[in-house]
This record gives sequence, C-alpha cells and structure tokens, in this order.
Amino acid sequence: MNPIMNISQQFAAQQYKLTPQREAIVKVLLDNEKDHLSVEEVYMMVKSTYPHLGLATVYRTLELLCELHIVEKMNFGDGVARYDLRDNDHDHMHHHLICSVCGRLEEIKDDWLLELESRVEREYGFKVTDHRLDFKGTYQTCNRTGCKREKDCKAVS
Amino acid sequence: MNPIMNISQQFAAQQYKLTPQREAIVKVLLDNEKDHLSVEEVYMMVKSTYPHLGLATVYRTLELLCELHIVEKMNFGDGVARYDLRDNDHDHMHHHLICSVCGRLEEIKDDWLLELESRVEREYGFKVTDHRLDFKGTYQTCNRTGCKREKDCKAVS
DNA sequence: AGCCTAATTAGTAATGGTTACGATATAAGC
DNA sequence: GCTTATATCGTAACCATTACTAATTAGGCT
Repeated sequence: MNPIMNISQQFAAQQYKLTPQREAIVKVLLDNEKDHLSVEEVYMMVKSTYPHLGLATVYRTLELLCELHIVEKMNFGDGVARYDLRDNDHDHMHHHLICSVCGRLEEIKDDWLLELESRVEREYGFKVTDHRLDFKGTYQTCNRTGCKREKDCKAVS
Repeated sequence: MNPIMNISQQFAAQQYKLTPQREAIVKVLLDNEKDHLSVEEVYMMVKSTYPHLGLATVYRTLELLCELHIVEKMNFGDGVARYDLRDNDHDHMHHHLICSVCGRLEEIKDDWLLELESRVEREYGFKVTDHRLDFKGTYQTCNRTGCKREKDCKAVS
C-alpha cells in the first residue's frame, strides 16, 4: 500500500486531521527514510516546499507521529532529538553504527538481541519491551590520526 | 588503592589541580556509585557538605572527569545528562535495565556484546571502541495496569 | 455548497538545561 | 612568601523545546 495512504488512514482512525502541513512533514520523512533527521532539518526541508510553516508545528507533528508509532524519537548525544521512521515489520528492531571519524551513522536492520532479551527475562525477571543498541567506533576505510578525546567527551553516549 | 588517591593522582598526572570542590564532587560520586546522578543531583548533594559551591563548577568538573575517563556521560531521555563512574577493569562494559513502571534503573556489569562486536567488525568493516545497550521493559514484580504510551513518547529512547 | 465546531496552526514568549564570560580567589612550584 | 597559571563564583547568554493565544481550517452535518 502507498505509505502516505497508510499513514493518512492511521490519522483518520484516531480522529486526527490530515492537514497539508502534516502531509508535507510525513513526505519529507519518507523521502529521507535512511536518515535520522532533527527537528530543525525537517523544518528546513519542509519549508522549501511549504514556506509558510511554523517550527512549533514540526515539533507537534513529530510528537504525534511518535505517539502513533510511525516514527521513533532518539538521541545520539549531539544535543538535538532525531526521528526515524519505524518499519512496520521490524518494529523497534534495529541497531546503529556511529563512526567517530566521519560521523556517519549506519543502521543495521536486524535484531541480534532476542537471545539476550530472553536471558534478561530469565535471570533478572525483567520483561523487555524495547531496546537500544549503538556501537561507536571507526570504519576501517576511515584511517584516523590524532586524538578524538574531546569530541567524544562533549557528547553523551 | 584508595579510590580517591587514585583519582587524585590522575589529576596531578595531567597537571590538573585537586581543589576541595573537585574532591567533594568526586566523593559524592564515589558515595553513590550505584546511581546515575544528574548535575543538579550532584550539586545538591555536594552543597550539603560544601555550601559555597557554584553550579558551573559542577558542570566543569564532571566534564573534566569525563575527559579523564573517570566518569561516563549518558542520557536516558529525561532531559538531563547523567554521570556514571567507570570501572577500572570493565571500562565501558555495562548495560542497563530501565523499568517503565517504577522507573528503576539497574546496571548489568557484564559484557554480552563481544561476540556481536567481532561480527560487526567482520561484516561491516567497523572497529568498535564503545557501545551502549539499554533494555526498556518491566520487572515481573511490577504489576502494571493501563497504558504507558504517553510516557514512552515523551522520552527519547 | 455552506455552516459549525473542535482541532490545528503560526508566531512568539517562556522554560530549563547547559555553556560562556569577567572578575576574584587559590593551588603548586620556585 | 611570591608568582602565575589555573580554578571558582555568579550571572548572563545560549539553544532546544514547550506553552500560550489568537486566528485559521478540516471534516462532519445538513
């Protein structure tokens, strides 16, 4: 099914109105589904096709999309929240590689933690509903020189 | 070795001065090593034994401790940075359980990811230097009723 | 097609965590 | 003790986010 139709139906089903602003924002997310856009980035991109748009609307819409499980809000320690479209099938299951050299952020669309989650349940009596797994490091193709300490310390892991 | 002596040596080794303020802050961290204190929490606790203390000093000191690898800065999505003492032996290796019901945050002092890290290196050409693994869910002892959606959406995962 | 009304938006002010800054104080080496 | 680079204090500035108000609009109803 056309993803925008799908999302539009989810809006209607919960009595949310599908305004042109919301539609434009969703379209930007779909066009950039590989990225993890910040609010400011989404704002800028939507502005180019819909110049009359308030920043607060972007905040409100992304929060709404989060509530509808259409996007996931996350924080990579650069001081801004970022949003990622959720897969219908894999739900919350993906991990990240964050390169200290080039800053690239790659997504691994796999769930490697099923084994560990059952172990947590067994050993700690803790039923996992969601998880987060990020790896920080460097790509072998990114030959690095010098010390990266400062950059790493400013960020929150 | 006395941990405060150890840290004091690390300060000296890098020509940082061991001021009473810094010592008081480190002492609070050592006294609460199970917790993940926020800046404000550290500030309050140090104030009780060292009333004449500026908030900015706490920020600066915690950043310094992070630079020296004595603490780790992290973000659990509640809007404030939190700091955790690093083990000398296990370095960055620990995971978290975060309970949606009671808000409890438990640390797992184990490294379950060595296998996955070598897999990342093999399959993605990515050399891991650090990682983060958090599980969200509920303790079986926390019987829950109702919907938790809203709370989860406000937070960043 | 044209109302009605609750939902939505724009614009901006307020908030709150964090950082920057200038003047004062102080730890450590001589 | 004196010197000086370093650290502290208090506060103002900063910036992402949220709250608020008046004006607009989508969608249901006739």
